[in-house]
Amino acid sequence: MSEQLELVPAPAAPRRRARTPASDVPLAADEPVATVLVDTPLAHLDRPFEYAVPADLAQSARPGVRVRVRFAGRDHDGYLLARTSTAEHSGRLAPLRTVVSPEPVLTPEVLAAARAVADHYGGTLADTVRLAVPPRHARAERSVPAEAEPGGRPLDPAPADPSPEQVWAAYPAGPALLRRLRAGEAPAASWLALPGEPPGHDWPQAVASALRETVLGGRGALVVVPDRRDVDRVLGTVGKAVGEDEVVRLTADLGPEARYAAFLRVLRGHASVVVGTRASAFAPVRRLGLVVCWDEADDLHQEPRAPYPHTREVLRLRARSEGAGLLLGGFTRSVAVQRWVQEEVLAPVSGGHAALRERAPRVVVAGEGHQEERDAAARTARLPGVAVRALRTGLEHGPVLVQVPRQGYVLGLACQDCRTRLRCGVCHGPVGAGDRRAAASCRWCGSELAPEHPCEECGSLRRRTTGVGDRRTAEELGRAFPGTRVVSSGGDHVVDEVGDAPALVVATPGAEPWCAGGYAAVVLLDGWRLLERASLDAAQEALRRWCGAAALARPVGGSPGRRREVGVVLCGVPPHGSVPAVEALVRWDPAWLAARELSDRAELGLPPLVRHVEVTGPAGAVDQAGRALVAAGMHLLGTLPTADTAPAGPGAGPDPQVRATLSQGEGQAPEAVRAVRADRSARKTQDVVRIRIDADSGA
DNA sequence: TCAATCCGTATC
DNA sequence: ATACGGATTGAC
Repeated sequence: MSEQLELVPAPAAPRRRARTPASDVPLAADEPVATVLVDTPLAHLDRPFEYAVPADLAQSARPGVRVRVRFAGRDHDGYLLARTSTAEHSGRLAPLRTVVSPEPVLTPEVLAAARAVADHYGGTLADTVRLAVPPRHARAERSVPAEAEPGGRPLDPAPADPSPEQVWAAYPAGPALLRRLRAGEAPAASWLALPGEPPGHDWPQAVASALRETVLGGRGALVVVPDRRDVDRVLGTVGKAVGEDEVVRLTADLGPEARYAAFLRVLRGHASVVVGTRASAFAPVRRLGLVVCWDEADDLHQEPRAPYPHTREVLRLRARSEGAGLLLGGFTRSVAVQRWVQEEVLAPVSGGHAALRERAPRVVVAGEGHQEERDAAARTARLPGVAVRALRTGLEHGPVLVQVPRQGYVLGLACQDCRTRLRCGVCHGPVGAGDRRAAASCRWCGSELAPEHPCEECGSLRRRTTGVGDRRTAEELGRAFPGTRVVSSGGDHVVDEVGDAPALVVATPGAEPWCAGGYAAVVLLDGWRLLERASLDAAQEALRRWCGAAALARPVGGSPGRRREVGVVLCGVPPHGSVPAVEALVRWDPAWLAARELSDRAELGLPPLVRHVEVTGPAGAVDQAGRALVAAGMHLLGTLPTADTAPAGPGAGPDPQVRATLSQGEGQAPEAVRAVRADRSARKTQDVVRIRIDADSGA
């Protein structure tokens, strides 16, 4: 090690070195070379570098530990990936400066997953590992007990109540799924959860049952849900199923110390089951046997930091590389998952006919079926009579839920006659208008919609312009139900749960309070507002939100008397025969809508069959990056100004913020993106553009 | 002829 | 990024 081959003639005089030469430090006798992943944001340096291991670090410098190294003249953090006896690098190796902590926080399994995720999104390994390993907290390292003995604790064999078999009995494919999880196999499934949620048979119970079988089979598991409320809801049920001590909660809102402590409990083998939000998808669960993503179509599963991975993708890659089972669940199914189902990557697990008939809520579309409400006026009334009657009747039996879409979506444009959303004539992207007077244009390529552009569905030339402001919901409801207790949930006032006492619960989508006994009626207002969002996913997302609320309705079950009284009323949409999302809700057939969407998109060459890349930032930089991607084989759909978040520093940015959308042409999207990122970081200064693959940029 | 500066490139 | 080497330019 003391001498290296010199490829160029040595300088006449030995150069004096400003810093300590490596040869001064005695090196580790065994495997004196360390491969290190240096934590740098520079994309073109996205590869491991080798360092010499000083003798005094020989023991602590083990794979997976955090280290500090000198890199490009500065100290950097990094992870030790491997120890070897000889170096690939021909030059002199700098020594490791320190081992930050002997804790091997980056396990081989997580490293492999991070690599796969980075490759999939054309991102850097360093960025991805930053998402996977929480920041160190020294006190937490001291407070968590040392490594658990490898033997593991036997799970208490007491029979679960209800048994996993009972919970999954309503799903024809359920028993096989449980058996395979117990047997250590790796089933992969798209699970369409049944609504209705009778106590003991709701989705958290189903998740808990699957986890129990996995743990009984001697393996660990991971559950990723969209938000903190869902974590709380799942945690109790899962704790009962597998033992409180086996479960750990892993969410960002714990704060640095508690979060790192929870991470260490998993890493050191004290807990075998993790329940958390998207950041927990990389948790170092030992002998990973099952990964679950609940409500996989919720965009909270989309990570907002580079390389912007989606939970369902992270879990799919992890399950594959670690041989674990994969369960992607929800009341609805995303188009991405539908594709995997059709490609037989995932097996469909859905309720049987009988269970569906029993548990699917009865959905009424306001404006149908009642003679006096067939006319257009009734359809556009915000609170139609049929909804008022359902609420009034429901309030005699318990709480009722009214879902009101939030304001402020970028509205799209729809056909006046059948209300199908209009698509761009050039690239089939979603069409929208900032306000009623603005010309309608494509959200992707910017093309203005021709005035005579006919509806693809019915050929009509008439368009529905939307954007009517309203804040009258609470007022109207208050007038309609004087003296009733009103609970409002949404925005920064989210209510977690309501009791069984009658109350009028008004909530925005996703903020519906959980109600143990189920709501006696559910009314979905202003359906058009969801349907007409200028997003590729508008129909899917509308159904997801409706189903999320409708699933909270009290099951009407076998009692024929009550069947007529209660259920779900969808308001503000055209008759369901012409709107797929409405039809899917009425029939409770989310797979049908997903399949329909997927085949539409296949025909039009849209995601997920074609990958999209979105570049945002100052116009000049975006233009440059866009051209590089085009040179790499991608197809530029268009570049648009982004109205939002114009920071416009004090005279700093003459360049307006824009967003370019590209689709995958010939080349491979991740490779093109990786190359462009590397190129930009190699010479350009601060990388202000954001490049995302597979983002639904709609709104 | 030497030093100050620019530019390109590697970063272990 | 930033540190370094080699090339370039400018003044003695």
